[in-house]
Amino acid sequence: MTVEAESLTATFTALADPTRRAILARLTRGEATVGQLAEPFDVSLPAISKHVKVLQKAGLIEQTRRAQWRSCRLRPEPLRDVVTWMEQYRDFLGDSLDRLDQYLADLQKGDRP
Amino acid sequence: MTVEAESLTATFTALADPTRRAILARLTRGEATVGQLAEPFDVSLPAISKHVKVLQKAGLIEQTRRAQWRSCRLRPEPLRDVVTWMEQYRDFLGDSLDRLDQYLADLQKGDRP
DNA sequence: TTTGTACTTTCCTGTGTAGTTAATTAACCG
DNA sequence: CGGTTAATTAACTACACAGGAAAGTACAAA
Repeated sequence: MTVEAESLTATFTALADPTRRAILARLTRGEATVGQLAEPFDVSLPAISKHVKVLQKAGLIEQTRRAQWRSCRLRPEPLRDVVTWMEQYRDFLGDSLDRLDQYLADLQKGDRP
Repeated sequence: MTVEAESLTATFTALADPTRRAILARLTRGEATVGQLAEPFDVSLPAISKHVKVLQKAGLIEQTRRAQWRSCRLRPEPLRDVVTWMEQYRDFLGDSLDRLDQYLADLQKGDRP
């Protein structure tokens, strides 16, 4: 398997869990510690810690240590890789996806926010 | 979990396997029987049959029976749901993703190819 | 009606993963 | 230092899943 394919596997595996998707959604509202991430869920802290690890391995989040807190932050690359992967279904999903094409072209030009 | 979230879980689970992603990619080049799908892979037919079943449950493919052959065809909805889910990361992935917004708006209007 | 073709299902094995509690590490604070 | 807080690691259970071999199903053709 190619490198990209392996990372896609890790990304989709990470996204396949509802708790992990909820963690990602939470992180769009800003950084959070593992404890803060765990709060809304009815599972133990170790369980969340493991989810965070899976997300980290997939490159979807980045953890920085500040004192005894681990602050988690979203990383965009794997989601962009998913968009890139979806590219091959452009014709299939419809011509409107050409707009996604344009988006990807902009990305390649380094046209970032 | 909501219905959409459950179907997203099934979709991402299906996409998390490289063999299944390869099967989907093959199907962009047209319909194929299970036997034809199995050909490029170094695994048994029952293994492929099970992969097909997972893809089917996720709604990513549709099987129609013709004599003793099962012809498989791609279904677009789950991939569109993934695009919709990615929507929430628009700000995060960059303003260029506004174009994806437009694509989704078109979809809602029933503006299909 | 037997034989062959195209799968699918069943049963089994090994491996991965989600969850738990309890123990451990790491850093800060009095 | 000792205690507290934040999070990870360890050890375990339960279950899902990828794979194979072998048996079963469904249709076609001789």
